[in-house]
Amino acid sequence: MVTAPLSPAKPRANAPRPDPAALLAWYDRHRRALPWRALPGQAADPYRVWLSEIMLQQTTVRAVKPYFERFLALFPTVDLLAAAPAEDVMKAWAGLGYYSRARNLHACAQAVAAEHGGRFPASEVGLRALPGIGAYTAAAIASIAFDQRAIVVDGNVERVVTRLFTVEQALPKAKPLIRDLADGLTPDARPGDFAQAMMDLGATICTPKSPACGLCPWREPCQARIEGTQESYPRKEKKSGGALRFGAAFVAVRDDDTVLLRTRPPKGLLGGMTEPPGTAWSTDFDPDEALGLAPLKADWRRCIGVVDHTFTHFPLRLTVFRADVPAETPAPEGCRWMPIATLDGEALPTVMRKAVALGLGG
DNA sequence: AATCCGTGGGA
DNA sequence: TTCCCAAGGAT
Repeated sequence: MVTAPLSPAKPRANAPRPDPAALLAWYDRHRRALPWRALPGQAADPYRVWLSEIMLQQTTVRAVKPYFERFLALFPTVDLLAAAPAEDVMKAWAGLGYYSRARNLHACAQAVAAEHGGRFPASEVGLRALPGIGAYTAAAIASIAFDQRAIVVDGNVERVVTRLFTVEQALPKAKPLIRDLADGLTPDARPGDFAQAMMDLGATICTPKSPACGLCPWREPCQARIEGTQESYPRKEKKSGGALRFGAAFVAVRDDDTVLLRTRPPKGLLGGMTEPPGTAWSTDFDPDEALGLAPLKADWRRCIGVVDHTFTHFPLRLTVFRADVPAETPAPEGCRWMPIATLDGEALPTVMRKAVALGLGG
């Protein structure tokens, strides 16, 4: 708990202190039904909570739902996930993004299986030591799955808290202050429900744009609403996007209806994922010089159009070349021929799926 | 501590 | 179109 009164960025002239009980009462009436969420009064399954929390990192509920269901069907328990081949995990994750999460997910499952007897640690410290589990996720699992008081601060909580207290400091510098303010709000009872209530509030009421303040259980104590400045919080430093990079991808199609693919290096961008052979990406790449970099000698034809894709930190434009080659053509070093019919099951990230699609279509 | 790391949807 | 955003973590 907070021992000394914290000084918010602004004095709160008229706002009363937000009451956790009011939020919990709102949650009891309006909580979202989610596949990984236990029904009221029922115990949460740590495996489901963990799996969902990893998937939900920087990812929307809508995007996660089908992946969550698929993972649960494919890997019903943490032990089965631990025993599964890494390749199967990457294939199941393909399209969700942030692929280091999938590698860490697998490593975490193996650690839980081997070092914890297949049960997740119940403490924040124990959870924090596992791969892919940081401060947020450890607090979320400890509170939601094990009913322990923990300070859960995600993007939703940051938005709710900065509005409640009109925190003027910009993210990410404001994180320590936000955490202290969240600490002051977190009750001893029902910590898991409180954490989920904060996130539901942020997701459905206290939204980034056009928040539904009229429906908010904390509309009275919210300083930003009083001042009418809700949408200006949280303050953020704006970051600049990277420069456009160019590259080429080579889609070789063999007469036996297979495509040439390879696996990217385990770390870094799209680490461990599948792709057609291609060039490095750079800001000054010239597509006219790409043919010298093709993976095999063939009659390469440039496909009409390009693949445009935007990563978190830079936009990419891929020129795609296609060649049709005889069925006996051997795969170059580090590459393999894979049936077109089974491409859906490959660990192709979205950008590479686009490239292959353009190559096959053009 | 600042960067890197995906993707799809909405305004 | 362009920008921002979504239950962050690792280095």
